[in-house]
Amino acid sequence: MIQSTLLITTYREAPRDADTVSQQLMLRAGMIQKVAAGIYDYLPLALRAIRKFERIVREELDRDGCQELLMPIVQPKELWEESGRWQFYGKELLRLHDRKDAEFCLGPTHEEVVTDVVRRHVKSYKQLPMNLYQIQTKFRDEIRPRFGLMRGREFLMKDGYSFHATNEDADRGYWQMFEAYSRIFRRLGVHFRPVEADSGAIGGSFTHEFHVLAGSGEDAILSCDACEYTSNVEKTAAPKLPYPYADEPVLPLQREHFQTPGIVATEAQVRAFRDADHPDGLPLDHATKCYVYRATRGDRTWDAVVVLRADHEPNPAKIRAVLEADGLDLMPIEEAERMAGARSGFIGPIGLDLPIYVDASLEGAHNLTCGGNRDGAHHFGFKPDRDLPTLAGFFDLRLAREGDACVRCGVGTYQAFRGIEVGQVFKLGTKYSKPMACVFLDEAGQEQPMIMGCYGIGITRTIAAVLEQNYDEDGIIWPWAVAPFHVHVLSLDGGKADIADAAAEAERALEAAGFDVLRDDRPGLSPGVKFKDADLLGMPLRVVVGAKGLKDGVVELRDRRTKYVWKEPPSELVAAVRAFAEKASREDAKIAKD
RNA sequence: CGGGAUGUAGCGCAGCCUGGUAGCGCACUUGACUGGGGGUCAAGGGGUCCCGAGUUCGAAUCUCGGCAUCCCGACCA
Repeated sequence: MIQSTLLITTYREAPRDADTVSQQLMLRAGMIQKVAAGIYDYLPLALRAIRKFERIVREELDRDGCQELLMPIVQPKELWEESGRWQFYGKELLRLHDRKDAEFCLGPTHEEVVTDVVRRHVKSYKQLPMNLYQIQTKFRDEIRPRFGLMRGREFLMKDGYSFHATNEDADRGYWQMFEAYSRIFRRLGVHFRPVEADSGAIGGSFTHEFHVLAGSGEDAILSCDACEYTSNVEKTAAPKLPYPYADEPVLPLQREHFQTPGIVATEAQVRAFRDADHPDGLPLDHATKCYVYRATRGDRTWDAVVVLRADHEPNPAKIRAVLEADGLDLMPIEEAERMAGARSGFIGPIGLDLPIYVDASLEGAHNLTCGGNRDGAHHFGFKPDRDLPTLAGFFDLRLAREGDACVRCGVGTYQAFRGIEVGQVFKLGTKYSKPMACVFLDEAGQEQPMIMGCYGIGITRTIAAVLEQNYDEDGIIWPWAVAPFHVHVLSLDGGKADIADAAAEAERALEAAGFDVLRDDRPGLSPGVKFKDADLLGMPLRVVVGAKGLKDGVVELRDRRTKYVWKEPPSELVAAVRAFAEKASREDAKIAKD
């Protein structure tokens, strides 16, 4: 393909509001163009990479017997009312009206529609299992779209859904997709990890996220340095820590022992917790903090108190699970202050007539401090198992952190990573099949709801994530598998027909051999411009056809990643590119293993 | 939701304080030279200065009100 007529515009500078590497590179390389906040044009170069990734996805899914279909972007309100999500989805669901004033939404995901497809067509256990997928535009009206394609409002997603007759078969289907996803991301040539994730309010189900590792990632991941345990920090089990001051004699509860009027921040408070025995105040892990939550489940709403060591952070996902709640928020601050009779900063568990959940690392601890429920006052000598009549128990309620001992193997410690979530496999159970009556007749002629799983890959986000991992100061470095073109042939002809012809011949021969070739035939440009553009566009292999080389009967090849340069006679070019392609694919596969 | 910025040619920016015919670099067009890391020269094309109201003889510039974009924060219970 010749570059002179392709829609590729390169820029020296990225637009000012491009805030991540992938976004800057894609804008500079003329791959994308912003149309509105979080909404982009995918120009030809980007689309070629997207199509290549889609092909990998299709190949690996079709291999497992998944069937592709295409469902609508615009979906009727009625289906969403059946699942209950019309009410619960919130503002991310973009709703609209047609000319007859009927209500619709733009699909942020397709569980409702696919469940409707299957319930109409599948009636018998003999037709199960069934795995359906599509690659479709999704729309989610994000509060704050950012980072280019990484968090757009409109984006391309592969979403797949499986339907099973039994729970065991649903598990089998889940792990089959887990393996398929691992194959897909291995073929991409990126560092990635499958990560155990929080499954939200759906009890008994499980889920993995696939993350591309990148410092710019929005998600925190903890991974054990000794075993395989890798999980989203929302989910990571935190070890029960021993109380560091266990050998102190156990004191009785001393009410309002410490006075810190006007000091609200926890760190400042503990420094001011001074008495005869503690002239410099107390360490942070000697103190507790206390949160008042409001939980909901169905129509029920109730309040609960959570107590943590002061140097720990609460983990809302764990708290929600322990409370068996669907929804969880902090109690509005004014209400909490009114109930406790103290300003925030001085609220404590003692005297609150609510169930109190205490973090496991405080089990057996004593001589703690806690808020005195009077402005400026903290109790001392707090011992949770002695002083809390409404104690609900000790649970893992905190965020695990780097350096904590691994709960799974007990040998290693957690290391922290940041990741970009590019895929998720999720066992749904009967969350949609039950309310939407997606049922089949089993061997005994009994009507049963199907067991479902859902499986997503953010196609456009993955392309952005690939770039977050593959660039240098000169521009993009495409992995072979998704490079828009494999080879970039630069014709340094300066208007000379013999050189231009040699470049065209190189392109023809490589394309005949099955490679995707971009030939920079643009006239009147100095070599430097073509070199800079080639580096920016980042095709894995560059072939320079110029007077210098042809004089010696060679063309020049250059590996974009390593910058290694070597020469071949034109007759050997195809063989050399074949060898390079094999090596590049091998190295990409190796990267994914690390 | 709170705070801070920014909006001028396709992109990056200056001009605004101190009101008086809208500028620079890149990109684009034409020509000449050049020809292995964004080359040189010359001549060009391209603007609702985010929108609206106001002040003024006159507004990109001053005032008020919107909108959009980006950043930061959302702690403390």
